[in-house]
Amino acid sequence: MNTKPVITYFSNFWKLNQKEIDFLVERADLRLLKKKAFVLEKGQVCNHFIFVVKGCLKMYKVDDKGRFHNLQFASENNWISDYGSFYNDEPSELFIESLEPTEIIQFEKNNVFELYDNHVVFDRNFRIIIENAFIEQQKRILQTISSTAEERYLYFIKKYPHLLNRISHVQIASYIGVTPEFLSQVRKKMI
Amino acid sequence: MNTKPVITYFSNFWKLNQKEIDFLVERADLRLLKKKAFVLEKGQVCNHFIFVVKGCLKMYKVDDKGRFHNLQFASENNWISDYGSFYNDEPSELFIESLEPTEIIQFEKNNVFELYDNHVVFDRNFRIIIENAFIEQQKRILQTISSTAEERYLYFIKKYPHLLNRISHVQIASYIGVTPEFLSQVRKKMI
DNA sequence: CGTCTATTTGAATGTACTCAAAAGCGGTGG
DNA sequence: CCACCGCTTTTGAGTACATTCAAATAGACG
Repeated sequence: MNTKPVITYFSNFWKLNQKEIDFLVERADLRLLKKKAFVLEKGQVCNHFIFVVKGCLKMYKVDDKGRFHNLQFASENNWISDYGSFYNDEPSELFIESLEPTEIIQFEKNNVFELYDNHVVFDRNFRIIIENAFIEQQKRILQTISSTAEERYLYFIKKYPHLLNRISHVQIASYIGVTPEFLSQVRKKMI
Repeated sequence: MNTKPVITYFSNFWKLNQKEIDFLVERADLRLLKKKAFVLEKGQVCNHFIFVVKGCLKMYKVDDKGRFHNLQFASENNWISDYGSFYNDEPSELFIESLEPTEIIQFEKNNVFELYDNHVVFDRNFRIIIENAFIEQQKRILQTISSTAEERYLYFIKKYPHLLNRISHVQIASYIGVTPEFLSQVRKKMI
């Protein structure tokens, strides 16, 4: 594969020596997705860590009433994966799907464990990645249990300004936990 | 300090050699808390990782209207900390307070970093701890944005059966994101 | 231009909150 | 042992927030 982009992307975030870079690049799979392509579907075990180079993915659940609930968006330089399914080898409840044509770097499960086992730096870097994701998630929980739809929408705008004009209000509504109709009302009242 | 309990607790969960155990024990502070004692208060920087040996802590936010929102309970063998405040040296928005007389093991921030830097095993173990916490949190978010109060209460019962008779419904209501009055209604209808 | 999707609007309904008050329960001191 | 206090839990009425369903309007794209 063309290793250039991988090296470039990762050396912006992680300090790696040449040996570590080589080890990483050998295990990285570059993949191009069309719009509305699935990276993970309900029932499959999530066998990859995914890094978004360009584009945008969403991870969501479909509940028993057929409603969609967005759990996470991942755009440029974000990681996404169903960690529960990945680590416990359980069928996922979730879908991961592209909202745009998207370019990702995938790491297959065995390769992830090889990274951990061969170079300490990966244990550390993935620890830090997940710590940051955890911190963000915690803020979201607090928000969800303590704020109104309007406040959650305002927070979304503040946190994801780069997504605002790229994704539909249907997607945003599904992320903040309201219906599109109600988000429309909220937006009307805000102006 | 009396190192016995620390060693016992940790070797149940982590595989450590003698050198690592010694290193850990030297950096562990055992602390006894009365009921309603604070481990962290809003405005302070969270400078510790906390492991609960016995008892129960809650972490919560007080919003601008004076309402309480429980983010996490930590009982026997659980870790708790405001990771955002810890890693970014920011004043915390949160309180951590004991719900019972509680016995904890604290790791001061510098010591945590020493653990990471001197023994690979700690980078890995804390990675795994936070990964599991992340997975749990993710389930909670999904739940919060897709379920009714009744479903959230049932899930709480299922997930924390050991806490049910130890903490008040006020605390549970604050965790699942409803008022105590409404939780009472829900429980009435359930029977 | 037509089709598909996204967004808005409105009315009726349901879910959860607020406020006030009553009832239950456990511990403590006399 | 009982009376009282503080806290938790319940009850009810009125209100606010958010959903459902149906339909109209607007935009995007081949």
